[in-house]
Formats: sequence, structure tokens, C-alpha cells
Amino acid sequence: MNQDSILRSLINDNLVSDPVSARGRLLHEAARLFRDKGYERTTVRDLAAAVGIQSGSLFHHFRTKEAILKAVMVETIRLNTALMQSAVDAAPTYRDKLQALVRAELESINGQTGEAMAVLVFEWRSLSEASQAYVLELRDIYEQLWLDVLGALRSEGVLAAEPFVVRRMLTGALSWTVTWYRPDGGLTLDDLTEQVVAMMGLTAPAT
Amino acid sequence: MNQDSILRSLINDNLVSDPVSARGRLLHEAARLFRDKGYERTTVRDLAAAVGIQSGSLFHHFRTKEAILKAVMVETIRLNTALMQSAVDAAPTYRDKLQALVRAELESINGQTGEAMAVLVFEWRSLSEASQAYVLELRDIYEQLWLDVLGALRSEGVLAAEPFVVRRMLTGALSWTVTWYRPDGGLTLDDLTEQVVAMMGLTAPAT
DNA sequence: CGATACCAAGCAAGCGCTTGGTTTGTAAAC
DNA sequence: GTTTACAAACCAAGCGCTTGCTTGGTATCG
Repeated sequence: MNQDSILRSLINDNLVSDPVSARGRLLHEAARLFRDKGYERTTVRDLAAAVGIQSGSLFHHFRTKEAILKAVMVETIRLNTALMQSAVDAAPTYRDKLQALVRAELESINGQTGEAMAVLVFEWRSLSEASQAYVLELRDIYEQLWLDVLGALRSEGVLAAEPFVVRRMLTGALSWTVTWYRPDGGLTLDDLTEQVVAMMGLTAPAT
Repeated sequence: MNQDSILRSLINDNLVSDPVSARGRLLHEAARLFRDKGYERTTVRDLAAAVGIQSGSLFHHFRTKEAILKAVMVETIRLNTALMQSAVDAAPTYRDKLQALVRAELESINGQTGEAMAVLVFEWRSLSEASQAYVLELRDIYEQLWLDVLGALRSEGVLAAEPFVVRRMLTGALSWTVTWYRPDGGLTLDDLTEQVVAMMGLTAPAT
């Protein structure tokens, strides 16, 4: 399963919006605006203008402004969980699985879904508590993928720290790349992935 | 120099506000509110109420609401740069210096100045561009402390990744602890520091 | 014909900030 | 040791503007 077919499958199941549809384009523009200006500083008039409609017409698609933020987050998590699962399944060893997860998350954060991922990190508090609880449930599935792989590496004696601590450190470290990493800066995503693995003392296994 | 005498010295030089003064108390409450609700969702009425004055009276102390945010950030960086410098100076080896830096930053993020540090991370975009440029200058001094230590460790062959990448990863990882670490959760700051160093493959040096 | 997608206009509430005037603290002048 | 002077700190009121959202009506299309 490549990235495109995963996306298409989710669209068919109505779990994420087609980027071509009106709703999908709105969510994409919303993610960009929320990342650039922040949720609060983005007005419904900004959102409407970005897709070329009147501000009032937004409320035909979403009940409230917050529902737009929630949709951005929910769909992003759904897509990325599927991508991570696929990355883990494809890798043979646990060391490879970890590298694949790191690589996949870096791609989520710095690639096409980067705007939405940044929103997920930085606009968390703008969600109502009810929405936070819902999104949190989705994220638990996602996190378990990481913990399983890190737990196996710990058992193998390759990892010297606690899996749940390592995962949280990696969450921060990888999310933060959105604030400084630029793909045109002489450092590819593969380079970056290698640096992360090297930093953890997990260089290529002895042969 | 202990933490308290460093703080006092900065107060005397007028680089940070005395926490007892009206201005100092306002900045402290502002940091707490900005972290809890976000800068945009915190109103000048909230800020004024937190220190027991009328909203209009705020503008006797600060020209704009944004000036309050800027002051929170500037004073926090000044204090933490001094604390970091002191931590580095006190440690004998470079490995110890790194551990001291990690420990000091974890303390900044999760200790007394934690609210302000969280603001520094999550409310960056709420600063005007002019203020951002000013704060960025201050932060460069701070960052150089890290790069020097990491560079030395790299030369020693203890560190397998690029210093500037490692620093940015650590920035993300350590900042992120503010979202999950709770001192009463059975994990002390010393434990956490050790986990970070262990995760980097820098366990206690061979004797 | 009926549902879907939209527009034009505007309302009520909340926002940052200003204004004119009063209290409070301090210190020199007498 | 009281009086005078004055700035700093604060209040009460509210202005002008923007905000999220509503309303009533009109195209568009299967």
C-alpha cells in the first residue's frame, strides 16, 4: 500500500475528506491559516475568503468555527495513523520499524500534511474539552504503534531508556522540526531520520 | 552562585522584575494565564482581575497587551541564560556540562519559570515581528552555550550526530515535557535527566 | 420540485485601548 | 511638623471596532 492508495481508501470510507471537494479544500486552507496565524487570529472571514465564499456560507458546511479546527485534527490523525501502521508493517526488524516510524512522522510533519500536523501540536488548547477528549482517543491508537516497537527494542537491549519516556521525547523532538527544518536547506528527510537514529546511539546494526 | 543569588543580581541590574513588585506580579500572572488559556483568549480584563485592578489601569504599566507578552518572554530568557551559564561553568567535563544543561532546562520548563517557558514556546507567533527579532537575538546567546558543549562532545567522538541537529531535537524534546511531565508522577527531574542522557547513548563514562 | 450551496446584510457581544478625573506615596519648602 | 507640590498608581465609563454567528432570500442542479 502506497501513500496514495491509503488516502483513497480512507476517503472511500468517509474517514477523511477528498481534497478536491469543497469541504476538503476548506479544511486544507484552514490548516494553512491556523498554522500561519493561529486559530484565534484566523477569522471566519479569512477562512471564507480563502475558498472564495462569504463568511456566513461557512456555517452551511460546519456548525461552528471550532468544528473546523476539530475536523482538521481528526482527519489528520486518521490519515497519519494509517500511514504509520503501513510503515511499521512494511519494515522487517524492530530497528527498521523504528526508523520507518521516525521517517513517516517526519514526513507527516514536514510534507503535505505538515500544516495540519502543526495545528495539531500548537492549537491543541483551542479545542473545546469535549473535542480534546475525542481526539485524544484517536491518538492513543497511534501512540501504541510506537510503544510496541520501542518496547521490543528495549527487550533486545538496544534501547537504554524507558519506552514511554523515549516516545514522548521523540514526539517533542520530531514535532519541533516544523519550526526549523526546511527541505531545501541541504538536509534531506532521510538525512534527518539518520541523525535521529544516530543520536539515539542506534547506528546501523553490527554485521 | 545559586539560583536565588543569580535572580537577585538580575533584579538589581534591572534586567528582570522583582516578583514582589506590581510589575513582577503582573508578569507572573500573565505567564500563567497565557499558558492556561493562550495569549489571544486571555483578555486585558482577565489580566487586570488577576492582580486586582481595573483593565484600563494595565495601560499605565504597559503600553499594549503585546508588550506584556514580550516582557514575559524577554525576562524569562534573561533569567534562564544566566542559569544555564552558571550550570555550564560549574560542571567539570563536557559530559557533565551537557547533563547540567539538560537538568537546568528541564528545571526551567517544569519548575518556577515553567509557565513563562511554555509561553515562550507556544505563543511565539503572537509576538509582533519586531519583538520576535529582539527575542531571537537574546536566544542566540543562550543557544551558543549548548552548541559549544555539543561540539566538544562531537569532537570527543561521544556524540554520533550533528550538534545543531541534536540541539534542535533536544529543544523540542525538553520543551514538550511541559505537556506531560508531572513531578508527582513517580519520576523525578533527576530521573528524567538520566533518561535523556541514556537515550542518547551517553551513559556514565567507562572508568 | 426539493435539496444543496451560496449571498447580502446585520446583530449582539466582546475586544483592546482611551479618557478625564481621583487617590496615594514621597519629599522638599516653609 | 505641617504644608505644598507633583508624579505615580489607579478607577469609572465608554468608544470604536471586530468577532462568531444568524437570518431571509436566491441561484443551481439532479
